[in-house]
Amino acid sequence: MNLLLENKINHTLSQIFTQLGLDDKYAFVKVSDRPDLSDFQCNGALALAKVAHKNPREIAAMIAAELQKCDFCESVSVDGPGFINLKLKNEVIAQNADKMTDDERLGCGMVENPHKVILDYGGPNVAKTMHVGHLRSGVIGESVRRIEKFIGNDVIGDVHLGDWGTPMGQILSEIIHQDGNLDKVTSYDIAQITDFYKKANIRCKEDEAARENARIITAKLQDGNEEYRKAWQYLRSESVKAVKENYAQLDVNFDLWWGESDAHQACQEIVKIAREKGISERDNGAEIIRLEESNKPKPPIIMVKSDGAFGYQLTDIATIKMRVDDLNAQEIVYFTDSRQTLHFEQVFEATQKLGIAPDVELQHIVFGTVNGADGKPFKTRDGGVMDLKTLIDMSKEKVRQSLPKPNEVEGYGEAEIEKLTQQIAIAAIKFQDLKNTIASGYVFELDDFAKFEGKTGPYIQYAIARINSMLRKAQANGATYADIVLQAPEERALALKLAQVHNVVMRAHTDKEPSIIAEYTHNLAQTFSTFYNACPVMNAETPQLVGSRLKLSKLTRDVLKLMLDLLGIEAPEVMLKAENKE
RNA sequence: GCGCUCUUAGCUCAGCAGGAUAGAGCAACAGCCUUCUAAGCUGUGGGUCGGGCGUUCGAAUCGCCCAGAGCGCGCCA
Repeated sequence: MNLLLENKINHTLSQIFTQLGLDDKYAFVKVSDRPDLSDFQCNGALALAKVAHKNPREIAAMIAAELQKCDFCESVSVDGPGFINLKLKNEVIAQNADKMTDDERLGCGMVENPHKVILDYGGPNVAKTMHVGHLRSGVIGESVRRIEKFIGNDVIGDVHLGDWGTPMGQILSEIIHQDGNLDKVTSYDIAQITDFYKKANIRCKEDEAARENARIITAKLQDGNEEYRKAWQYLRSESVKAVKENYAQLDVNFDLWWGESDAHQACQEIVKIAREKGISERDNGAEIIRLEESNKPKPPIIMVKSDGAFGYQLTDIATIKMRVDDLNAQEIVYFTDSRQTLHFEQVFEATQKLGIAPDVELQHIVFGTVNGADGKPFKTRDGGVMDLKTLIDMSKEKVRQSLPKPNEVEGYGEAEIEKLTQQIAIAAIKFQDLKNTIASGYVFELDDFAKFEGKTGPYIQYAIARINSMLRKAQANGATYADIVLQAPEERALALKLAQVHNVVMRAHTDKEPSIIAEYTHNLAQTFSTFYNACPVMNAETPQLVGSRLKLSKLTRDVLKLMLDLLGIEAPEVMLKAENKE
C-alpha cells in the first residue's frame, strides 16, 4: 500500500537522518503549529542539537538541504531556533486525496502484528439501575472496541457483570426480610428488584445484624445453596435484560456477557496455585497474598475472607486466568474510573506473582468521574443519581422538537422520524462524552447533552447530511467525479486535513483514546464547512472543478462517517428541520 | 497520617517524550440566507497557564516547596 503523506515524509526524513549519521528517532514531522509558514514541521534538529551540543540551526540546515531534493516539497525552510518547515506541493496533496478515494480503508493502515485483546468495560451490577456514571465506561469501551477491530486486532468486549459479591446476599436477605421467604422472587420486575436493592443497601448500612445476615447468605450462595442460586439466577437474568435494553439504546455492544460469578471455579484454582507457590498465608482467619511493602506499600489481596467468601480481587485475578487460558488473551484492558486504581495495581501485581498470565499486557485505563457542578460525582437536584434512561429521553425530546412532525415531510412517517430522533440524540450524548480525554473527569452539564451546535455530534452529522444532499443533487444533474485539483486555499486545507486520518486513528489506538478521533472529526467537519461556504461545488466554473470538488466532498463524507462509526455513532442520511425552527 | 490525581479565557475542556504568536466549543459583541440544508460561515474582545523557587539558550510542559480541590488506603464491590 502506498504510504500516505505524513508517513511518506517521515520515511524520507528517516533516510536522511540515517544518511547524515543522525539518530532517526527524531526523524518525524508533526502538523505545523504555524500554518502560515508550513504544512508540517520537524523539531528533530533542536532535540539532536541538545544531546550533541551543537548549533541546532546548522543541523536543521543540513537536513533541510537534503529534504530540498525530494519531490514532494514546495518549499523547505529553517526558521526560528531550528525548526524545519515544509510546505507540500498542491499536486502531491491532491494525488494523496485521490488515492484515499480509491482505497476502501480511506488510507488507514492496520497494525503489523495483530493480537488478541480483551476489553473489560461497562461493568453494570445486578439489581442496580444504570445511571450516568455508567455512561463513560460503556461508551468509551465501545469506541475502543471498534477502533481495535478496525486496525486489525482480534478484539473481544466483555461486560463483566457485577453479579457475585455481597450485594447479592444483601438483596436476597432483604427479600427474605420482607416476604419471609424467596417464593415470590420470580414475580418481581426490574423496578421492584432495584427497589429491594436500594432498601437492602440502606438497611445494611444501619444495621449490623442485617449486614451479618447478608454476609452469611452471600457465602451460602457462593457455596452452591440451591434455593439461593435459583433466586439469584432469576435476579441476574432480569437485570441483564434491563442492562441490554439500556446498552442497545446507546449502541454499546459486547461479545461476551461474562460475570464475576463465572470466575468462581477459577477462584478456587487460584487459591490452590497460591498455596502451591507458597505465596499465600493465613491472617486473622482470612487467606491473603502479601504484596510489595517496601517501596510503595500496598494492602494485601484478601483471597478468601474469614467467612469463607471470595474477595473481589480474587475474582478479577481468576478472570484474568480464564481470559488467558480460554480466550488466549494477549492484552487485557480495563476501563474504570480512578477510584479503582489501587485495586488494579494489586490485581496486576498478584497476577505476576502467581505467574498465571506471562507475556500478557495488563492495562488499566483510568477515567475521571462524571461530576456535577460541585466537582463531586454527579447527583440530580434531589440528591439521587440520574438514570441513563432519563438522560436519553431528555435528549430525544429535545431532538424531537427540532424535527418536523411525522408525515410533514414526504417519506418521513412515524418510524423514520423516530429513527432520526434516536440517531441524533444518541450522537449528542455519546459525542459529549467522547470528546473529553479519558483521564480527566468532566463536569456533567445536563444542557450540554441536548446541545446540537458547536463541538457536538449533531454538528458532524449535519456536515455529513449536507454532503449527502449535495451528492444526490449532483447525481440528478448527471455530474461526474474528476481528479482532484487544489486551487482555493479552503480546498487545499480540506485535502490536507483529510490526509491526517491514518495517523489520527493510529494515535487513538495506541493511546486507547477516542477523544483524539472526536477532536479530529469535529475539526474535519469544521474545515469542510469553511470549504463549503467558500467554494461552490455544483456551480463551480468548470465541469472539471465541479467533479474535483464533488470528489473531495464525497471523500470528506466517507471519512467523517468512518470516524463517527469508530466512535460508535451513526450518521443519518438527512437532517430535517422543523418548520418553526429559526 | 500515608499515597495517587488535578488546578490553563466568564464556563467546559485541549495543549505537556521543553521550543516559534498558549488553542477549541459555549457564552458576549459585529456581520453573512434571491446559489449546493443558517444544527452553518466570517470577524472582534477575553489568559500573571493556582502561587513561589529552581534546571535550561528556551518552561503551561521537567524538579522542589506552598495553597486549594478530588480520590484511595486488608475482609464493600
